[in-house]
Amino acid sequence: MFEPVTIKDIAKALGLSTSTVSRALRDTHEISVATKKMVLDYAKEIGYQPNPIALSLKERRSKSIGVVVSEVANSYFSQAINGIESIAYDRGYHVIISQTHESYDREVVNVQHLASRSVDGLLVSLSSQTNDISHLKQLHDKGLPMVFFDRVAEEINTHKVIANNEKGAYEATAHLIRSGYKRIAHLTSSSQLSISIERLSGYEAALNDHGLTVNANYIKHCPHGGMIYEETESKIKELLALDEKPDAIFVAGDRLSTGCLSVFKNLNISVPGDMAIAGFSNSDVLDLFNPSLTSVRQPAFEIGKLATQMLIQLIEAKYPVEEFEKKVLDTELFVRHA
Amino acid sequence: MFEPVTIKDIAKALGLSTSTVSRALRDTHEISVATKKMVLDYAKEIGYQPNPIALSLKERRSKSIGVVVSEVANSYFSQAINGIESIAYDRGYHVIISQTHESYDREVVNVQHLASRSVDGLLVSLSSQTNDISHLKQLHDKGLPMVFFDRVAEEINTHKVIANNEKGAYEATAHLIRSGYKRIAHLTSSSQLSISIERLSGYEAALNDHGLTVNANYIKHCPHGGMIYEETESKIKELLALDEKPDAIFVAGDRLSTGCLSVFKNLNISVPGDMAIAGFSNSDVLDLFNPSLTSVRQPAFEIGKLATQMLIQLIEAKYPVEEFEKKVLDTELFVRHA
DNA sequence: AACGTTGTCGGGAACGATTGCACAAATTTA
DNA sequence: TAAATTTGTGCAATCGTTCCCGACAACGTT
Repeated sequence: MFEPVTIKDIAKALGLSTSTVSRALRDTHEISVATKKMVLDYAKEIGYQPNPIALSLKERRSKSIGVVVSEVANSYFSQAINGIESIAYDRGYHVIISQTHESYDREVVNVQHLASRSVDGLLVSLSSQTNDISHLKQLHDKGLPMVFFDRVAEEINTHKVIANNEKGAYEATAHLIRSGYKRIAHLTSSSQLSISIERLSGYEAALNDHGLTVNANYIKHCPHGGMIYEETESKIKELLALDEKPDAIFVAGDRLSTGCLSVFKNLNISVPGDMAIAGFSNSDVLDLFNPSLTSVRQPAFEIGKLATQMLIQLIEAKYPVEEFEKKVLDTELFVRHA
Repeated sequence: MFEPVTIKDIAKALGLSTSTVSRALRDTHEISVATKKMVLDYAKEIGYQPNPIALSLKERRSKSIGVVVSEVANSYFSQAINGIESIAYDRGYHVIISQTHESYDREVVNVQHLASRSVDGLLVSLSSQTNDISHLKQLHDKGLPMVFFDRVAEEINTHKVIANNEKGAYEATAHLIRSGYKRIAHLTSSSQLSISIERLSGYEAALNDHGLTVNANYIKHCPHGGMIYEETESKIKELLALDEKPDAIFVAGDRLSTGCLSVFKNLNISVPGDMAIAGFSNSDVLDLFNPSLTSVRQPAFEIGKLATQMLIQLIEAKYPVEEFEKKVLDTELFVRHA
């Protein structure tokens, strides 16, 4: 069943050699127009489709790029993926998506799998549990083109595309301060993630610039980045148990923001009455949330596009690229129920 | 750059033939333990990774399955994809996801692309704009294993996995009726989609069973399935312009449900005060919606798992399978702000 | 008439891995 | 001791495609 027609079948049927058929199909100049037409017509008639597997073997490239994200069920990533695809398909590249579900082990497995499937390059956003990046460094050292986006590994010298996390965090925190809140906590993902570091930095800068002090007790990390409800809940309860209970929280992640709202709803704590919240999120239904969430939105689609353009540039570079750049795109602050 | 080590390199380095190395790596009994150990050790030392492309060419299968959905940024599909992956990876299959964005043209392109990339089988949920399924029928006739889920093509004789859409729709509509609403409209996707037909049927059955008549003016189709805000808005305005304005709407899709809430919010129409809504949705943050939405939830993860199991069974079948089945899984009704 | 061009085309190796067959050496059996 | 069998390994074909070399016409040039 399912016998695809090959170049050999055409050659045999037409009494030609495979080389001639191949050349005719690729429209080489050294084939007569008559032969060319004959081959093309017959190929179309029997529905010839070139076998990309054979091509990949010969050319040693698969015309596909691997994407490593934590979850596709995350507005930020699904929008970034749309950006990635918009460029990739135009340039003739196939996109293979893999999810880490914020697990380091799954990240390692997925990366190995993609590499062994001969992807021509990798677009990576690290899992929240990833500390050791040797699985990526090893491939990068071997020459596999790689571009990081969102959660980047500073130790690997390659292109990076990120949002201006520090500025976004600054603006969100400053907004809370301007709204009159003084005890602003910070709920974030794993401490080693680049986005966590940058957002924490923006949060601290905003506090400092407005004459508020940074309270270490107000900063809580959720290593699973909001994937586990109980984790988020327990961190929030820790905040609520403090003597000087915070009156607002700046949340540093999409899943974390919605998780946060869920927790407060379940604890019957009124937002923003008892506790104000502002957070990073790319969800497009935030307006429907009760209460709606003041959010920092990242240009996810654009980030995906840019990262892909840079990756393809690396892949198709004639000579090894030595100069790498980090692109930083501005976020947008959406103030809701001001 | 990036020169992967092949079986030949091992053979040359060890003074063996490629066949011996190949057999040693696959742990055949006809290779002496000494040679086997030597090969294995050396392979590990230089980090040998078998080339799956070469394998695919020889075995004429890629150990990968293609998935065709409308959007990954849709809770139902992202959950289904998680179900698909959970089975596929266990069975050694790679998952390639493609999005149609509810466009027929993109569906055709994606399906062709997947087929030419030699996927071993296809998991398909049709786009809302798909009427003609000859692009799939042709591949199916050629012998490409295929399983439909969610939005199925009845004309193609193969396995299908769906939710009990009719029952789910019946329950949601009946719930609205029991809550006292009498003029219940129905907002749904393209009329030709299997899910639209089934949900419409459940809606009508609920009305009939409760002594209400079906009003054709109350049934509105959005061919883009909620992807285009203006389309949803105009359909809702049509409903609002009716002499006997509906007092409730049963919505038949995820994007459509949230789109619906957005429209009412923008029109300053109170839900459920002025208009009650119940709809299909798999979002896990529905509790945070304002107002929260009574929803019909599909077992998306389970549907993905089942469809994948059935597809792999088709792929690995020794003899052509002639008997196909349609699995129907129950939905769950979540009543909110009753 | 001998030679160089040009235009068309075929042969065969290569990409990396598997596998049926052949064949030598080692071992067992008659 | 000769024959038969087992054991371990190599050769070569194969998957579908491209591409480097040549082959061999039909020309035009000296």
